[in-house]
Amino acid sequence: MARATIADVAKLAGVSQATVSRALRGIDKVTPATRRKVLDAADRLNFTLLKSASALASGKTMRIILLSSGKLNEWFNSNVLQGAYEVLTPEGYDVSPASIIGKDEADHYFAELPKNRNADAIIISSFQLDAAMRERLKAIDMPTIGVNIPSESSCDASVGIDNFDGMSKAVRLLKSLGHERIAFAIDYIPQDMVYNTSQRTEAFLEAVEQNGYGEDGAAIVSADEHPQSMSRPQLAAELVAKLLSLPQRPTAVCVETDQVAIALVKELKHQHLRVPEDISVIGFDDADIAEAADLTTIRQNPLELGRAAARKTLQLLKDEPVDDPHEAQEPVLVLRDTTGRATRDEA
Amino acid sequence: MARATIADVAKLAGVSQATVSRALRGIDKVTPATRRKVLDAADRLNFTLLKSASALASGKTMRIILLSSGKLNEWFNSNVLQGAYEVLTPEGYDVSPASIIGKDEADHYFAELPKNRNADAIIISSFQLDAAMRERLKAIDMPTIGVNIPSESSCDASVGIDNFDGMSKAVRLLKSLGHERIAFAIDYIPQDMVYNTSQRTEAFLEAVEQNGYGEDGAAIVSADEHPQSMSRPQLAAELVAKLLSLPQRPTAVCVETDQVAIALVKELKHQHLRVPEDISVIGFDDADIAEAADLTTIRQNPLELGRAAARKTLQLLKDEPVDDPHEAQEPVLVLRDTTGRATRDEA
DNA sequence: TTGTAGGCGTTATCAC
DNA sequence: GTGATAACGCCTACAA
Repeated sequence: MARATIADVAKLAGVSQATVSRALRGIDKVTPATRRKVLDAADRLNFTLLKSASALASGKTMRIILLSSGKLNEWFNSNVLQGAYEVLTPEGYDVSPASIIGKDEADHYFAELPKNRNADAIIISSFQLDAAMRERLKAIDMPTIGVNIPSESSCDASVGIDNFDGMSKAVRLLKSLGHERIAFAIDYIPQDMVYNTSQRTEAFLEAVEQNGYGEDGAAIVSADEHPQSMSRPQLAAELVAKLLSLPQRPTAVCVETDQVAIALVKELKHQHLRVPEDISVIGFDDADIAEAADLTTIRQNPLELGRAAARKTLQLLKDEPVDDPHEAQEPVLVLRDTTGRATRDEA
Repeated sequence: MARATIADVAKLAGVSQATVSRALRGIDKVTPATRRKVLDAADRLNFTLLKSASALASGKTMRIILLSSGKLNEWFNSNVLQGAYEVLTPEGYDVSPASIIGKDEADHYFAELPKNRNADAIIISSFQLDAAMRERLKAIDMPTIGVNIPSESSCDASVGIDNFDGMSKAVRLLKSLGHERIAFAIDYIPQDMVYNTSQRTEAFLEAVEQNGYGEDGAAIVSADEHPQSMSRPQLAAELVAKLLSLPQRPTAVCVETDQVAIALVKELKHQHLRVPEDISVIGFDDADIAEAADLTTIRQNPLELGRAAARKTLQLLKDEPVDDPHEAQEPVLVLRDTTGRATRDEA
């Protein structure tokens, strides 16, 4: 049989469509008695509201777009998604994940954005927004919530990790352990699409200065320009080569992400350098793999970021005041097995 | 200004709504010239079709539900999502992820299912379907595609990994390496919700028999019933205790998943057993952490599973014949550092 | 508290 | 190839 409509329910319950609609959504004034009748009828007919029809009539899609830079199976993105899902779903919202890779796709997506009226809000995650994008974002009238994006002002609310605090903690740890020559290792950043890793270089520089490391106490080592396809081990090999050919070999290195850090550790061992005896390594993120590899790292919590972003989304949607509209998450240092005291005999 | 509608575009282009609709969707017969006019007008008005209106009128939601057992940030689930997203998005479909944890949520969801007409198809991943669920699944008239589910027949199409083949490869490896006493380690399975891990026990038993391991050549070690909250290290400790208190200590152990395998390795080392010199360990999945931890494992490819499921979904949606409706993925053995030759002096 | 009726923006079925 | 026009299923004033 064909799908039941609200009219069928109304007839069976002996009330009007309007009443059915109200009863089903649990709003408005409806007598408990009539509500029961309606609910029974709906149940008997196996009826649910058709989202598209509700959306059309009410103007609310009950959908929220989660736009991530990078693939949905990346550690960060999948955690943000789960976090957002957890808080949005109980409120009746669907979350519609979208993934954008590279500047071209981003430009395209943002150019189309203003036309779009197919969601009630949009959460954008890990984007380095340029002027054009920011303008598009302003042009749409749906609430925009940022996750780890630099230009907070282009959003109605945002959450993010404090990279500066994180890097600062890493550098202070190394200082405490007696490391006098440290470095920061980072992959080549093609188009500056991703926010975090580029900001972390800055953060390292700042931390290094604040902790009294001089010109030759701190170095930045980054990969040369290369196609996206470069394998992690290859990248690590290049970074290690640069690290070891520095005028003075550092006794500790901070790495942009856990992924790269782990590859680096492997390459270092391959070069017969002991970690952490000969050289300490600190990652960034505390992704699952960091624990598996016993990597000392700076933890950020994307799951919580997703939840927080979703909470703000809800507040925006309800026109409630957003508490702490631009919130920064404090990263925490996780000590594992890749860091140790600096060894003096190397000096 | 308010959002433009198809009527505005029609007026500006000097044609009828119907023509606009056809032109915009690139179907039907529309003169290139009029198409241009329409496209220009749409562009000038910043117009896009409203999904909910299209959906209501056409009966197609252009949405596909991806129902996963477990959280969206789990390795398997996020990869299936990415895979499905990759093939569905270019075809104009949204993927709407949903997560179900535990039997209660599953029962509830499936009970509501038949009412639902808010998607064009549903992909269900990693569910152990009981009779009631299967019935519900049949009751809905949208295409149902399974990913790693045992009762393929309840779906219109399915993809999955061949656990038996995978386990068989693991066991054969151990046999080649000269291991005469092997074991399979597995967590307690509360409600048999998740398909893979339960089937893997079976698969181990079968493989062990086929490879001539006798009664005391192979053992199953599983955790006692416990609350969901048990930590991985705790679990590993329990499993290792049972492993080491077997009548004869095995020289190799297959573990249900990489996660558990890695915890196990750590606990073994903690007990001053060398891996793989004293005992070999094989995981299952080849999740990211397996590489980070240098774990030998059986690889399955959920990304490809997601893609394949999505492709079948598309075929079902187009009423095309589905090629290989119930497809099994062949797992491959990945050799890393946690397996080695059996040492005779232990015997 | 409940009912009536108009409208939400598209698509689809006809004619032309 | 193009244009009217009737659905599509629900929400929301407004009236009762």
